[in-house]
Amino acid sequence: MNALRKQASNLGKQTGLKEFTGKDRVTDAVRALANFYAAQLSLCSKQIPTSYSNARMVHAHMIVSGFRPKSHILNRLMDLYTKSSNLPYARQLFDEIPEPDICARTTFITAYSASGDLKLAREIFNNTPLNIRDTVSYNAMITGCAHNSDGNAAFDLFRDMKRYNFKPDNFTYTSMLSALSLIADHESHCQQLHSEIIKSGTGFVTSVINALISVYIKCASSPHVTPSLLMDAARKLFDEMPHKDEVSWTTVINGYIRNDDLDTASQVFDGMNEKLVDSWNSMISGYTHKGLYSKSLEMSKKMHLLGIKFDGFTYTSLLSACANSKLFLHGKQVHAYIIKTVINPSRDFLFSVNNALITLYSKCGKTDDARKIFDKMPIRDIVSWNSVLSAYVEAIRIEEARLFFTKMPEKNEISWSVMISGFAQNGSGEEGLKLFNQQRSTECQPCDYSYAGAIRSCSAIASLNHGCQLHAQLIQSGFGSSLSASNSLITMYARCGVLEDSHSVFLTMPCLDSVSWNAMIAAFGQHGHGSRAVNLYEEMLKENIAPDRITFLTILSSCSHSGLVDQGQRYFNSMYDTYGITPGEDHYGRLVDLLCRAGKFTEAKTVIENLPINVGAPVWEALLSGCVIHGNMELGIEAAEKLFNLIPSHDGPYILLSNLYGKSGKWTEAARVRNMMRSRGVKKEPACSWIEVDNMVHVFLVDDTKHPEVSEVYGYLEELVFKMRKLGYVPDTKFVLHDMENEQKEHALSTHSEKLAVAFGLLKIPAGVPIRVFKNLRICGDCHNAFEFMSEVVGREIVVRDGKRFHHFRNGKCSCGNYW
DNA sequence: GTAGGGTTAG
Repeated sequence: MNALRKQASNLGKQTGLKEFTGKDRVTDAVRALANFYAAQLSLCSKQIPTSYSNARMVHAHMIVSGFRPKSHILNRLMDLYTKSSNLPYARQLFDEIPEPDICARTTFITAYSASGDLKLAREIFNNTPLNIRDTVSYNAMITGCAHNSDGNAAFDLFRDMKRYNFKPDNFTYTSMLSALSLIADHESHCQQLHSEIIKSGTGFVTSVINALISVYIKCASSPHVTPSLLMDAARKLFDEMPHKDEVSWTTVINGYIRNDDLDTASQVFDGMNEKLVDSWNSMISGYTHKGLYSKSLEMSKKMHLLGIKFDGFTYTSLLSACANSKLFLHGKQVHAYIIKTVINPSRDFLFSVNNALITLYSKCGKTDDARKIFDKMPIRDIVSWNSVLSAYVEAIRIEEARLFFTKMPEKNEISWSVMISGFAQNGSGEEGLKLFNQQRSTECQPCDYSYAGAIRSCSAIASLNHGCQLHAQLIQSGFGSSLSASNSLITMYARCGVLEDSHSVFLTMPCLDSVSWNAMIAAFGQHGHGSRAVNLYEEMLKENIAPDRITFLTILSSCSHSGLVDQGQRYFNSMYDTYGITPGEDHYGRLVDLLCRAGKFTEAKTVIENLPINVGAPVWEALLSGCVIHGNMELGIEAAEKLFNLIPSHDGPYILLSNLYGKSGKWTEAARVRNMMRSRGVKKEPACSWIEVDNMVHVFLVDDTKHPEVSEVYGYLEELVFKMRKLGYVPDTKFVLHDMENEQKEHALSTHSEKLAVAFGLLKIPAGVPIRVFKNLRICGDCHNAFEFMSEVVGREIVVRDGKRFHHFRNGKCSCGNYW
């Protein structure tokens, strides 16, 4: 005791606090010490960057001084440890208490389950002798189970406590009601619990009614009930409540928002006499959630004008609205305001608001700024990590994403799915599938988003085999009706050439979103089924699904590839006039493509001259490829020059321009362009390309035999020429080889390209086995003709992948109709 | 020492 008194006195001298000095009575010294520690710990919770290590020091100090903390000190320490993810220290803290009373136990049960370690919480609870248990500790344990999604355990505990004669109280019932939605057949259990509550006499307690309302609203979202009936039941409870508190109001408001009834939500909100932050937050987050971003900004402005102080939830929802609507400047203003006004934010606040800031910067394309926010955060949670990961993925900085992913201290299903999708989006299908398999060997099993990523990986490499397997596994895992996975299946089947399978996925989906419609329209378009694409688009409009930017890109391509010029133009005009979407350079590119393919160069030029934005690469590229199709030399050269400046490292413009020259028989110029491409070090130069003019097939090769791809092609070519001649195909065709090293040198040798040759090789596949050609080279007009010819000669269907597009050749005709 | 609503990552 003397030591303790000395301790307090020393601390007093050190800190200069009077209350620690000159006290004679031991109890005062103990109390003073307790106060000192409490003050120190509350200081820790304000010093964000070092809170945990300081807490640790204070804790160590207590141990050395022999001080036995009471529950309020314990709570502060627990709070610091659990919030800084230092559960082991919390555990140590608990173990240091010689005989923890029921209050200490309850504190720890609550803390452990709040930090997600239900097992530890349960261990403490189970080790608590029955004679010291009470209703409160049962309540804490039940809440823990409910928060960690173990509804059945909560019900077991509930039965248990009644068996041992612990009387459930209003806390018990509120927790039980929140556990209700986690168990099967919760509608009938709800009835049972409701009557039990009434019998128990807690039926008039506000918190219990709040929980009941919440349960009825949750039930209203179940697929097999009539939502309006349950919403009415919830509303009746609400209307008849003797005393409504903040939670009652927000529960009902959020309930209406959840059931897409924003008008009623807003009416309830307006009916509130005193609107506090929470109810404003409900409205703001509701509008943000439903995509009505301008409404949430409007709400926040009103709130600000009324002088209601924003809290963490307000900022988070508001920033999310800015991020989703790409209102970067507004978001930045909010950020500045936070920096200016928030002096002493709690840690929870820092997590969510900073995470929302990361997302704001990331979605507005400021990836490095997003990373800076992350780096500045004193402590981060899994959401912070995932936000930065998806920032890299969204910016297609896949190597940084990969590195970041490996550095993550923990990964959840979102981390995995983001990384898998990142690979798929980057075209690294093999890597995506590899990672998916890796995830399967972890404890964190794939969710439907991971499946969607893996399926998209299959699309990237056109692997129908893996795609089908994943489809089967998806159904097995119970994710068969997942929206995102089904959407990716539509695209996967279409890109792998089986349009009808893609269509049947679309037709059997329980619900569709705009992505589903876009994917199916694109599938039809890519297969050359322009009219089916257009019909589906019209159907989408009839279903009152608003088309978005992607829809327009898709439908414009479909029209372009099927020669539906007028219709395409009409759709383009409706984009802004009817739907208020400002066309981007991609959309103008599609419009120019639509016109040029149809040979309408005058109209295309008019469009370009009157463009409200800078004429970008997509527009010039569309113009150039149109010029190649129609042999428009003058315009083509102009477009190519622009492209060389805009995208100097791309090979496309060079190849298109040399083909354009070749089409007019200007072989010297054609070869010059190819040499130019090489001397500028443009990558992806193909080993071989070709063009046919007046029964003459001109083949360009990188060099004669040095390139492995070329020598392989030669073999096919010789065989192909021989067979084709034998079959009587274009007997007058002369074959001219343009060697890059010695231009104009003629070889009476070869015919079409590698793709054609490979296709021919595949024709050796036995009858009955479908022929599919997966090559990532663009198909050209003459190649197309040859495939048509071959399908007739061999009497079989040949499916050829052309980038994202598929051609089905059958009986001398192609599914794409008048594509070429 | 225990509760009910509202947040951020795909």
